[in-house]
Amino acid sequence: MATTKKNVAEDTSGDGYLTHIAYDSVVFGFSGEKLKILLMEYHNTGFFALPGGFVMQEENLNDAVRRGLKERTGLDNIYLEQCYVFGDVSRFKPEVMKTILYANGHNVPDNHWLLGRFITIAYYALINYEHVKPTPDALSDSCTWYDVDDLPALMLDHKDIVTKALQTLQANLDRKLVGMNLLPARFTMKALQQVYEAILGEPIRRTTFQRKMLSLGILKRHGKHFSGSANKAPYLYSFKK
Amino acid sequence: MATTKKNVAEDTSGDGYLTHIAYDSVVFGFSGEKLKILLMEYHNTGFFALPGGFVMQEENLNDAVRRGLKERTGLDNIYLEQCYVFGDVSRFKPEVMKTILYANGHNVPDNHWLLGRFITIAYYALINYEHVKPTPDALSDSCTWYDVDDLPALMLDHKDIVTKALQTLQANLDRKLVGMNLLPARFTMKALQQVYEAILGEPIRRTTFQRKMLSLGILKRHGKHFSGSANKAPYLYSFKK
DNA sequence: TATTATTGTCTCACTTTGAGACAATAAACA
DNA sequence: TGTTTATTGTCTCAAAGTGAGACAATAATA
Repeated sequence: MATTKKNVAEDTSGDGYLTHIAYDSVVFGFSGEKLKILLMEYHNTGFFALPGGFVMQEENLNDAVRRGLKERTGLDNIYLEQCYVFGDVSRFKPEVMKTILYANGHNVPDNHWLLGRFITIAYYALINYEHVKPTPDALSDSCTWYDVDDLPALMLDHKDIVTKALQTLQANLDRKLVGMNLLPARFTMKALQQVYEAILGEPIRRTTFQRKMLSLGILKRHGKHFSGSANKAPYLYSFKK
Repeated sequence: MATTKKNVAEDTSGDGYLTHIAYDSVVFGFSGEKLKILLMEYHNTGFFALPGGFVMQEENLNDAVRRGLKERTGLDNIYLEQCYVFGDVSRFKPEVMKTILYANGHNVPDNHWLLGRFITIAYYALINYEHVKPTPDALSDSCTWYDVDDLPALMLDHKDIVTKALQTLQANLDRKLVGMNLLPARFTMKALQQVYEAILGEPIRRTTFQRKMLSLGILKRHGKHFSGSANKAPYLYSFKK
């Protein structure tokens, strides 16, 4: 069946990728009380960009994004959500891609598929910061964490994509179990609160937050966590399975 | 500047459209206490489908959707939201498009761009039922309203798209002013409640709903509406500008 | 042993919501 | 003209949820 389809309308112009379609992912992690995202820096260009990529002809869109995340973070089974499709003509800037390719020693003809117009499907991912080994790809010098409220200038409309991802995450905060994906298996109530505060960008009342979380009945309480600081030790919690 | 770009990476394989990219729109209307959507029926095939289309090379994605809606409904300035991108390989069924084209007298080669794999960006739109003149396109016999909970079998994964659109609409119900787009300029509190009930698919307590809506301070009260029925006449409301 | 910074829980006022009661009223009917 | 009926607008009362703070418990330090 796959063979039949392969012979129908095969598009050889994209090296096995779907032309005009890209994805970009905003990978959120949490560390040191701050919300962070992964950024790539392309060789010899000074361009910072979100980790993104293209979809292969025989590959599901969501799988393409997971493949890209696997390469950059080493993680499988990442929590992933679509957030928006950026499809304006104004994002068509072939010079940018040309510069990146040229800086990497690739000289492609002007009608190359990578220099065409792309719409990009933006995703956000939530991952456990400590489990990640950020890994640059062939075109990049680095893949590094940046504070979400202290980002360098980003390529193209990637700043808009980050903003949209953060807005979507905020809007989903009360409907999805966000902490589960950003925190280690066991965590203190304070850490959970800090995740919420980092996402919302504003402080939350401690007692109200604690009461609310406990009343949801989704947390399991474990032993205490002795940090060494001179005060009452907090309990550790995990999410109920 | 546009001319410069035009000469770069021009893709002549899609008759001026971006290959691999489609959109489908779930157009919601409200009439007779029911939530309805627009469906097209393709000539000589028995296929029912959502109104969809393709993106031109020099056109914004969102504008392409508005163009399609304008053609099918005659309306400008439609309330529109993205809801999801369907990008699985399993939706690649070139026979379906081939059948539709063949039934319309178009015989295209197997490598034609329309027979390639597409991802589709799903949108939902909210419109005032009474303002619409549903208009079929060149490939369709009809463009007609159907009860959202009494739909015919739909082509491809269009049933999934409708489900996703409805879920998204439900999730947005408390954050966006949905009634404003589905109702006429002036409406009764009962009509507004019926919109909410139709979207949520469950009854709402009348007194609580009325209290809530009034307390939001977004409604302006006008004169009474005398329907001719033997009971107290309700006020008419409009949304404050 | 006293001190200090945090944590877990409780209280109290205030707001929101669920559920129902009830009077007002537009047209139909006797 | 007065009565009936279905619906509408508003009110009440209890239950649940939230904001803001008080306070005792406690892990390490002085």
